[in-house]
Amino acid sequence: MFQQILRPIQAQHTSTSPSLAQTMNLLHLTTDELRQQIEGALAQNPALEVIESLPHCPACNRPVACKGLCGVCAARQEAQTIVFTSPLEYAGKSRGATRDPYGEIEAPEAEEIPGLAVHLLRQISPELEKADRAIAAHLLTALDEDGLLQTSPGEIAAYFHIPLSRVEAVRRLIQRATPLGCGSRTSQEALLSQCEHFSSLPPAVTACLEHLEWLGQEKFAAIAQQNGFSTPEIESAARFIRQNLNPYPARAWWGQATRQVTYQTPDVIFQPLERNGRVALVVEIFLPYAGQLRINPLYRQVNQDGEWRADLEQARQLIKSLRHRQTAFEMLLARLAALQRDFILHGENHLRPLTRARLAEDLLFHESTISRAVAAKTAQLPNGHIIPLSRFFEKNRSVRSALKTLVAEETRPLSDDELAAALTQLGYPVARRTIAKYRSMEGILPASQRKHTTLRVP
DNA sequence: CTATGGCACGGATT
DNA sequence: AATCCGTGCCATAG
Repeated sequence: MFQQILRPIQAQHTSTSPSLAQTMNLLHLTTDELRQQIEGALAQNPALEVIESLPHCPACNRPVACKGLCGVCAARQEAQTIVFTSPLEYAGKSRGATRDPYGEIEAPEAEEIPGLAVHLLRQISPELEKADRAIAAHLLTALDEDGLLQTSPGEIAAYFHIPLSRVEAVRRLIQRATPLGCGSRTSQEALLSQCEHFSSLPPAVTACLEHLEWLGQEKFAAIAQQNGFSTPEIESAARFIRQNLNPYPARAWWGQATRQVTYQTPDVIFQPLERNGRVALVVEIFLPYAGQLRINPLYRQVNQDGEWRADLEQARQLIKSLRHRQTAFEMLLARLAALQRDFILHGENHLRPLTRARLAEDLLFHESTISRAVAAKTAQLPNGHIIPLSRFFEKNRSVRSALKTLVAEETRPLSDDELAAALTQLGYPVARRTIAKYRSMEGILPASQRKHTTLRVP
């Protein structure tokens, strides 16, 4: 306790971290970034201290940032939408754990979440010769966000003046680590290397992989003919590939045009909570720190002393901005949850068009405030997907999903013009050219190549 | 001739 | 001020 205040105050520390000086607006930071900032501040500013204990929800004993019931318990009582805040450490434990808000949260390991390269390196390092470390590092930094290798192994071999086989050996190691197939040069190679991990494969799989072009276009008959398989065999192989293999190893969900990587903690979690027929939406926001941040009371008493005044001011400022960030964020999410309730609970097609400006008007915030708050933050939906908050504002998303279902249910391949007409009919007036764009975004092939495969049975 | 993708422009959004 | 998005025009492929 006293060490805090007696700790020698270094003279240099007038030049405290520049980041701290401009903490007026913390809204643009993600929870993780904010945690780092706060840790920095705690280390440098003796006027700040953390009280470890947080208030607990009297009903269920979950830690909550403010007094009162936690969101889950509160939701049991009344409201439709409940926003509450819990500390990040706790968040770490609840991450990936059971979705049942009633149940106790079992805590899986709350380990740090590394980037892709680190993640891979940790796995292969036991098998890696010391001499090959540089090669591995080189390879790993050349991976793109999908986990595919951007440089050719030959170049790397030349760079290190070593035989190609050595580079390839390291590359094999990387391909065998999870996510499987990283470090491949192409999607095809990635798929093939993933195959090695299945003890038995449908026989037609390799044939399919040799004709990725056709596979993408669903020209199953063509592949069948070329390789002496029957079309159903190829179809089942294709299904197997879709379900078990991933052409972009590091991309979490493909098939959707989403590029979300799984190794991240969301800043917010949405959970539905059902109670006698009604569904309340519980919004859990994570606090960046585990305790309550406050100004060291001893400091407050001696604050007349000019020398310490700077620290004190700074600490006050930080706490104030923090509180501001927190309330603003809560208001924002409460509103957002209310407006986009259906989207959160029932998926993409229920996304309502919404602009940041409109939300700003509702909440009497400046619109740039909203922009900052939304940027770079992520939310976890009830279905487990982690999406950027900015998706709540994508006006075209519902049109796109309408388009998807339209194509899925068409009886004959519709041309873009026809699709445009159909969508206009449904209340989405869009130009023909726009359909083309959406199609490519969703990975839907042009009408001419959409052979009508009648596999809609179940 | 029809369907589609590329380029680029203007208006809205951030 | 910078960026994103829908759309029109035109070239090209089938």
